[in-house]
Amino acid sequence: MEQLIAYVEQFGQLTAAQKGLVLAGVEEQTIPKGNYFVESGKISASIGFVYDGIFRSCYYNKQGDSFTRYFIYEGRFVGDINGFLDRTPSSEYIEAITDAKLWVISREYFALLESQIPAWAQLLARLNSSVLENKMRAVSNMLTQDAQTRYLNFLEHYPGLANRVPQSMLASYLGITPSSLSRIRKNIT
Amino acid sequence: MEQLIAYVEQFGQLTAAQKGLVLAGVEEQTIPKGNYFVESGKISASIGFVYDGIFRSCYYNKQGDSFTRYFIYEGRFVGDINGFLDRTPSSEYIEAITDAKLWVISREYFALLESQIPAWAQLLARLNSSVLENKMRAVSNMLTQDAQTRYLNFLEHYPGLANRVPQSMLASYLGITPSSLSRIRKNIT
DNA sequence: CCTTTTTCTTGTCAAATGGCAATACGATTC
DNA sequence: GAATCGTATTGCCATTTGACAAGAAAAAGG
Repeated sequence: MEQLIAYVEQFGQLTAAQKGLVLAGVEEQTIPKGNYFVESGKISASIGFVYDGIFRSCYYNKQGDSFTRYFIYEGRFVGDINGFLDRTPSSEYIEAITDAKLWVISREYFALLESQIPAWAQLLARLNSSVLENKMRAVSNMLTQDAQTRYLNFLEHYPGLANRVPQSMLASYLGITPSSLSRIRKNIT
Repeated sequence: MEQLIAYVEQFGQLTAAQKGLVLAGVEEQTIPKGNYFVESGKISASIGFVYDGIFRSCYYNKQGDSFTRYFIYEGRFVGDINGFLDRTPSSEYIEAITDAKLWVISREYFALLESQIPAWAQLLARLNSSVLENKMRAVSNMLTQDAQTRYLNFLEHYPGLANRVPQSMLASYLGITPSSLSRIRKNIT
């Protein structure tokens, strides 16, 4: 679980006691492939830190087609942080696309951390906005690139991930059709 | 300045005294068209609330071409909130694309607000992450739409804005060339 | 091991978009 | 009002990408 602490500490220092407090509230959870950790319309009761497996954040159109907004892999937080904190329903789905294992923290324990660790709320705000800003920049950059460039950047930015996610999901993340992705892959080999 | 207060109060209630305190720290600033409110590499000393004019957040590639990430218009905050709070340099530019008028609050006064208004930091965190999430969702949706759909959605979502920004900037926001935008406009008239 | 199902690849064609250059339009300046 | 400058439009053609359908490969299930 040092990964979790190391990740959190990118956004603010914690004392040894505080780290212990955080870890004391962590519980393990397993999610089978195809299940959701967050569902649109529901209020999240916990957020998780992925230590094995891959998730994706996605949405559906009226025809039921799904589109991937981003992937969440080992060493990252997964969940609807804002809805989790404010008890508001999520507007998106987060789906396990492999069997996955998480360390989760409940909302109740989060409240405890907030009361015991003065800098906790600020740390979390920083973490959250850093993550959101990076996602936003990544997608925004993609908009001005052609499909092959987007794919190459994905390979570079997330080494190994392309081989662990279904190509249809990667395609919808890149904003192209599975056929196009297949042709691009063929091309650059 | 009631707009500013009304906007802020979407993310948390303030007492009359607290509103007064916020307003007491506001100063007016004018930025001529073509100038920057935020520059990449520099640390912002203030954030602003636009009450007249339009800004855009943009970045440049090695060839010097500029790309628009989003527009900021009347009734919205403008600035590099995270860099502003943490004294870290911005990674993007924010340019006035018309003559613009702002109400700005300095970092020093922000610190005062934080100390005087217990919920200020939380309110700000909510505001920030709501804004970021919306931007992120907007761009992410665009990635799976064709150019015309993106333009129509823009018209619907930001009525009137299309006529107030140069088409080259709107085109780069939409991820298309100015020629394509011109053809789309011709088509749907 | 074979069947079934899902995912991925490939072919063909049409549609969308970009690149480039010429022209038209509009605003400014003199 | 003429000249100038920046911006927007348009034409032409090449390229990219999508749609659809068929086939191949891989995974899942008995």
